[in-house]
Amino acid sequence: LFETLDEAERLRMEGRCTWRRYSAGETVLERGSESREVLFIVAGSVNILNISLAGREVAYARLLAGECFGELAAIDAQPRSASVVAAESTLAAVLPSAQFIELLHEQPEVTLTLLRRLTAMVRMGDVRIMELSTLAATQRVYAELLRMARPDVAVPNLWVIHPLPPLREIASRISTTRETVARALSQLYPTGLVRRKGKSLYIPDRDKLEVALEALQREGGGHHHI
Amino acid sequence: LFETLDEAERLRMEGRCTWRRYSAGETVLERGSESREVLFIVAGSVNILNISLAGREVAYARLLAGECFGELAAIDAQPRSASVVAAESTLAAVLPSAQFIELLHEQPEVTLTLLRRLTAMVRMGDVRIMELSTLAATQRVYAELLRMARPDVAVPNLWVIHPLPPLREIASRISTTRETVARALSQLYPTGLVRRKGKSLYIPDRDKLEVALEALQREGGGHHHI
DNA sequence: TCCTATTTGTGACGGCCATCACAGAATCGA
DNA sequence: TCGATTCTGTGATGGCCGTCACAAATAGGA
Repeated sequence: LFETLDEAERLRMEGRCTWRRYSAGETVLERGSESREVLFIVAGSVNILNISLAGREVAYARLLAGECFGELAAIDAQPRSASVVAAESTLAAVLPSAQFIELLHEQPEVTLTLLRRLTAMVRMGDVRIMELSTLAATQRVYAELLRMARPDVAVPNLWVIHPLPPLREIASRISTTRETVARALSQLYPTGLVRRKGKSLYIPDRDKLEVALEALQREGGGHHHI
Repeated sequence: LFETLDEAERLRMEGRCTWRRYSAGETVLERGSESREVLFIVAGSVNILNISLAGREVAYARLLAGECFGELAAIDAQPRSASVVAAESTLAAVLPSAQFIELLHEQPEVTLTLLRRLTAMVRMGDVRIMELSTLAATQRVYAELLRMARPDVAVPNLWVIHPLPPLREIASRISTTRETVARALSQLYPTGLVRRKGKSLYIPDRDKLEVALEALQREGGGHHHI
């Protein structure tokens, strides 16, 4: 967010921040709470998530060092829309909302960057709503695998997910259960579309997996599911 | 979006717009297309929606006169994230993206208003994701009814939905089928929580309906559904 | 190294709800 | 006023997948 600022400006903002350290699993922000600060992750990472009344966890995003969160409440002065939990030991710089708003007024470039960030969030949300509405759970697993995959550094055309997070984490991102994710993978291995070795999941032919997913979408997977 | 502008500025922007008229059902924007203009609804209304490969319609929002759409593509220069269809005969003012960006640079107040708009969109998306992830279809009907209800102008404590849109439209907003909405209503009438008279749906005790919904959430509705 | 906690794989069961199919009601043009 | 379209209510059916249960595998610490 601050990439367009020069060094002097950045130092000035740093001076206005207080610093906080969170240990893994600690709650940074609580959904519904009335704080309005904006937080910048200096080191570590956090999960943005919510817990339903029935105890279900819904993950929105994982933010790494260099990213920020808490802008929504600072912009519209509403309660926090989601909870934030430290995924590991994390150091954060905390900027009061008034200073944040002031920054937006002083630095139009920061405002534009923020606009683009929010735009990306809206788009991601729309995609997710679409997936939840039109894909069955098994298909969402395929889609999530495709999203997580990165090109292999050595072999061209090979895509990898490394490290493969615990299946329960994947499940909470696409709103299903770890069992369903496990079953989807189990029925994917024999096709050769994915291969697993230790904590890595290899996708030898990304296009073929995409085609398999699209084929399922077109026919509703046999029938059923909206 | 332009509420903070004075009359002169508003007229200047008007001069930069071209005008287009759409008849009911006509497609205004196509998902994935490469246009970048921002459109302002002068008269009429539009639906923001998407259609899945299997032919399912997912509704994101309904925009009325005075509102605008198409900002996402103008901000980040990506393809359209959703399709837009005129809900009735509609007149729109079309502003090229370059002029829109220029406006943001010249008028910080407009930028802030836009920030708040995007923030609201993110929040609404998060709520919807949460609902799709944690509520069963029947419960989403209750939630949507509560969202649509407005206080009655005459009787205090009475809430109304008027006019009640076709059930298929409600269904597409909460990603289910019109049959399920019909069944949910049918099982709601005998409880007295809602009453129907013509094109109006009355909610005599809003709190009681909210409590009924929350009770279902807590226990997962019996069992089942994430 | 062993021991414990976490993760993973699979089977069985059952309920929700999407789908299909009609019949009756309401709405709208002409 | 009367057809034609759209909307609504309900039954029957079946499959996906959430839930529970447990065993095997893996990872991590002392």
